[in-house]
Amino acid sequence: MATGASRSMKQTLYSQVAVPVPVKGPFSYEVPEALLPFATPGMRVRVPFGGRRLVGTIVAISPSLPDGVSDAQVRPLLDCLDPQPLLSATHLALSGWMAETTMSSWGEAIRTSLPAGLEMVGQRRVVLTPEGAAWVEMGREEVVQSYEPPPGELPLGPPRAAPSDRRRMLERLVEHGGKGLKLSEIAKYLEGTSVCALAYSLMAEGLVRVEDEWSDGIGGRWQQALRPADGVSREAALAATSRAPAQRRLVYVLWDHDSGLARTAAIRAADCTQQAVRALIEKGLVATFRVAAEDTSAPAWTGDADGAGTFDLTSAQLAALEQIESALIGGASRPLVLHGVTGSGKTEVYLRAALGVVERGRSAILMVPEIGLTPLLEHRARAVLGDRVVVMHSGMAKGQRIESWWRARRGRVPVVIGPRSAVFAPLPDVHLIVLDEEQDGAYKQDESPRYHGRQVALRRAELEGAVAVLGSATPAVETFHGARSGSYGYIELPERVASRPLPEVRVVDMREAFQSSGRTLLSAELEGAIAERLERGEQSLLLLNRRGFAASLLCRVCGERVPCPDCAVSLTVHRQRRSLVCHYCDHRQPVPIACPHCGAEQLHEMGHGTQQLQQSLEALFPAARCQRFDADETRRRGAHGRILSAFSRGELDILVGTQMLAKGHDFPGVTLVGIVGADDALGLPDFRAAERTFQLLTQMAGRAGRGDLAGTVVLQAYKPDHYAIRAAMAQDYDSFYAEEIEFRRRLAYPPYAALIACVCRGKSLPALKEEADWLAAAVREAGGQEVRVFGPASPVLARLRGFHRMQVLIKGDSGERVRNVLNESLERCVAAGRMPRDLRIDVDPLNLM
DNA sequence: AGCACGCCGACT
DNA sequence: GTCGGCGTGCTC
Repeated sequence: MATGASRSMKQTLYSQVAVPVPVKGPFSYEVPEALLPFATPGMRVRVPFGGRRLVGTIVAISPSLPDGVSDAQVRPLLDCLDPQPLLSATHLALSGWMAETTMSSWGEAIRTSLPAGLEMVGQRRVVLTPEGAAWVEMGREEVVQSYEPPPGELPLGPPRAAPSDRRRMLERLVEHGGKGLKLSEIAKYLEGTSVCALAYSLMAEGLVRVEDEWSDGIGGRWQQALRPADGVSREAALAATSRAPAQRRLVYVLWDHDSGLARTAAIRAADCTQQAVRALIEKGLVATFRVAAEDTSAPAWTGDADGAGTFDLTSAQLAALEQIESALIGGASRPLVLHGVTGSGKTEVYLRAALGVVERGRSAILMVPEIGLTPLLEHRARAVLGDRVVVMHSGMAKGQRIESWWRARRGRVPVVIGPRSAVFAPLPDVHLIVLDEEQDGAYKQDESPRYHGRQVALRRAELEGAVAVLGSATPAVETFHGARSGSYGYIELPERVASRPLPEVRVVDMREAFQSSGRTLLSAELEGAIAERLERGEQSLLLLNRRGFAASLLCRVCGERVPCPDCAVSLTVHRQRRSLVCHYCDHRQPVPIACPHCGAEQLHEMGHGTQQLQQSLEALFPAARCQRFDADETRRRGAHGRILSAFSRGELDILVGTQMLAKGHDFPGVTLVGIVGADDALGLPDFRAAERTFQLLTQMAGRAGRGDLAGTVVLQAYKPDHYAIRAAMAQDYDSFYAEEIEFRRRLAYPPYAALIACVCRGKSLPALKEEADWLAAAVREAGGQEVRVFGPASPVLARLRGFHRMQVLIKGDSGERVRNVLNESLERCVAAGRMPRDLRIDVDPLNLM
């Protein structure tokens, strides 16, 4: 049949299809005649791919095949999955851009931009319309496509005599009566045909109805509904049920909701059983129809949310809102940086801006770094926007996530809240995209495609003419650089609302603390400060960014630390479990008595973790209620929220935690924040170490004194003179930025350079080294003077989960240039048969470990 | 990523 | 004699 089509006079069309595999695409497929009306960019299609069938997306249609693809290679599309393209032109452009800039395949980019489970198409139900039934009864058959052979060629033979697929589908439906058939059931009878496209063709002719997420149902979930039968009055119905009280109750309910009510809802409202419903249907008083089961997750908004939406804005907030508004209305689509200290009321500004957007009939996306922060924002957003908000993230149940997606896609709700994936929300007319805490590393996905939510948000805003707002108390260095250079607009909220003072910050020099008293964990100053809070009944928050009891187990005879067998790191001592734990692969083993390296029995615990800090505090302050808050303590479901709310309610005096503490959540009763190892991260071999330290310290400092009480912050550091510490102490972003940007410029790091990190993995170290050598050589050859290549070198994690790793770092002055060089290098590797087997490419890496 | 094809060890 | 281990190559 494919040959018949290709030999006909008709022009064959080809589609370029992006498939969700990590191989360079897209792939070309012939468009069979039956799918011609459907084959347009953005359409989801089922395609044969090697030995399997995949759902891909048409990204282009062309009358000829691209270079290098021959007719013999191409196979036809199998089916089209939707009545219209699922992906908008913007969505296609955005995912294509993302694939290009992250060096992943377009199909993978599309896959990550859609919620999982969207391809469950078999649940859609096809129902015959009266027109369709009549069509079958009259035995009408469509005109067989008349075939005209090209001049000089013989006809291929008579047209197929078999009844056409459309007739078979319709007849099948007639046999099955009113409630129709699921596409998956139809597919069993019409094997090898494009059942989905066929159903939609019949729908276009008015012969069937398809109950799907396009027409109304959410994720294919429909339910039966009841309404008064035509021409039956309430009085007549009551008269006919005079001796059946349950049925009468149902009559009252249904005639009160005469536009229809879901069967389950009607039964609940009338407090009756299925029997009563069945009886009314049998008596012909009640008719049934099907409605979409939807909006089950939309909670009716009740109550307030800390006054969100009701505050009078401060003059700074008003000015900020005004600037955002004028960008929105003026159509100037330059991104805006909203720089506001912790507690300056940024959220209120975003929400008012979103409200304006919604009132003008357009949509907005509000992004937070982590799923865990969505409830807080949702709560406040609902106070301002009511039920015009939907949350979308991967932690939700599958059905709910799909439902939210379709609600957004169908324009039923104009505001989406979520983590980085929310940037792909299928809202029709996005006019505002807000990233809260834009500096947060969680916006970057750490698996392929390694995209940064901020970059995608900026690109989407550009494509849609929307305004991107990047909000932060400590903007990323790249972001602030953009503001300084004028690429972004800049808005500042310099003061805390309600004129709460910024906390007082003191730095303790741990070198002196050790010299004077031998203390390495808690300085006398910090201990004294905690004691004061306990006396006054106030709360303390202590940060130590390392979980476990001790960082490592050191042998005092041979000097080795007990290592992880699978990773190139030392194991952490966990006293609770009486074990050594790897924080990278979760390997566990009992604490040894003797050194596994030399056998000596002089193992010593080095470095402090949260468990040890908690133990020390309990020894010092036996009466204090002290709780730990780290990945170990919050592993159990709900523990996270339980601990935080107990602390908020004042049931705890001291909370000891890792950087998990720094995110979100206000603690009004906290008047002391202690940061035990404020400069721990400065030792990491990473160009962002100072930036991360400054951000963490500033965020933690912001946790002090948010209520009516003034706050104090105590930083313990061995390098108190480092600019990140000094700037955090002075709470002076500008001075930090001035130092940091100079460092980046001098050493040619972002934003003055673009980086790509290539990590090769392998079981055998010599083979891996050879692969990495070839890659680095290819990059050097392809790059010439344009880029600098570092490595191959062992990254900090030279071995991880049993795999050796080698890193090649490429640096150049523009992202595009570095990507081009790497692409060319990879082609050279392939040509030489030296393509690394297990290669991960990280464009703009956030860390180089 | 899958999946198929292909070439070498421990088993019904 | 086979079942199956995962190395290698390919997917329009």
